[in-house]
Amino acid sequence: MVRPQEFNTAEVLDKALGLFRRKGFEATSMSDLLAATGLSRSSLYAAFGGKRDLFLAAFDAYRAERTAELNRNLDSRPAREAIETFFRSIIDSVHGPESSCGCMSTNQAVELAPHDAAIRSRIAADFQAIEDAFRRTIARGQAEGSIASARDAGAIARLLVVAFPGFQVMVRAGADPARLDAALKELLTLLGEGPPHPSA
Amino acid sequence: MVRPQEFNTAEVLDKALGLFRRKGFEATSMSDLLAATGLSRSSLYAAFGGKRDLFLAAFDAYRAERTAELNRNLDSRPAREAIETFFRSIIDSVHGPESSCGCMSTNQAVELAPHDAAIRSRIAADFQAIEDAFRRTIARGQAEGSIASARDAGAIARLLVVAFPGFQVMVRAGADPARLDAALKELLTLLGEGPPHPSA
DNA sequence: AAGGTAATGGACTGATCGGTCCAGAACCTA
DNA sequence: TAGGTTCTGGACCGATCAGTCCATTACCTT
Repeated sequence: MVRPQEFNTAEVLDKALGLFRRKGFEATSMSDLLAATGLSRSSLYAAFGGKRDLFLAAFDAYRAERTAELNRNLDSRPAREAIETFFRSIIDSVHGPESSCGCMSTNQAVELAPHDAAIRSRIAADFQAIEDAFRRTIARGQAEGSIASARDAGAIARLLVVAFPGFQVMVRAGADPARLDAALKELLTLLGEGPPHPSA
Repeated sequence: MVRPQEFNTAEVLDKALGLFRRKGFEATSMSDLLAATGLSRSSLYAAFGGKRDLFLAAFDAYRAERTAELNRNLDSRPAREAIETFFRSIIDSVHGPESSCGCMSTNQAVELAPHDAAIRSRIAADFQAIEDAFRRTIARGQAEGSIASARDAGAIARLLVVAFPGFQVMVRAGADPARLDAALKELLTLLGEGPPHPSA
């Protein structure tokens, strides 16, 4: 190597991700991506390949980060509180930096997954990871007592992982957070009626 | 009028809907629509306006039909069975005519709703109609005894209406029907443990 | 049967799509 | 400081996009 890159790969992927997440794959043009990342056509193509390659790179970076964050958050709190916080943060993302972009995996489950096997298998892995994390957390909660329900942890996890894209879609469509909050409260009923929080 | 149309408006809208539902708005081109409907460029533009107008017309026809079907199905069975059947038919749509296209309202909640107020308000109305139908059905079930839970019908309905796009997204992403079935079974727990079916 | 009106087929437009390519600028090595 | 290598800017490509327009065809009215 003689001349170093003038851009930071991670930053470029993050900028690209922002566009893909907000507008979707089809509605995002290479011109959009060039403008957002600031690099030139040649550099972008040389570094990442075509539009789809860039998309996959950005998506994979996002998936890795979100999966790590998921496990970190679920493991760092009492089980019941962790699950409640996980869903509540989705609802609260309405008030995010700007209008929410939703979850990339959920968005792509709708846009590209039906027509693209590579995307589909990634999304299957994502949902599986979420389900596994839920199951593990529920089992822990049952052991430590923060989750009163005696129902099978795997069965509850399978419902929660379906509820996840449900909340994501509702948020992206602009649903009223208060209503989503009510839905979440009802969902958490399944974990058992025990006093969930110090605040209660 | 001197010369009659050579095409049936409802049929054209149905063909267009099929494309929009399967591929989304952006990924569907006017050429695709012309090929699928069989009519000429002039006819299509003269009859429906531009791509977006055609989309809205097809979408509205779909919404009207699905809303009517929703109410019909929910009202024509014992409440608990009706709700279970409603969700199960989503899961079973995996084995539909060809690979499932998912629910148009859910798909568009992801693709266009965040950027298009006209779409957003339609989708809000759709979800509201679903929630209302659920609430009414749950209340009926509590009165007639097929739903054992004494929890507020509105609260349960608000959860079910969130679960709805969750199932739709999972189906569209190609999730395993058996797993979705397990999730549904867990969800129905909220309606109360009573013997739901003659088959049980 | 003739005339007028509306639907149709298809050529055409400018814009934009994703992608390629090359000349020149920038940088590290020696 | 000179040489070689890589990165960068931007012109350029064919394809396709949504949309327009007009000549022709087909039909109903009288």
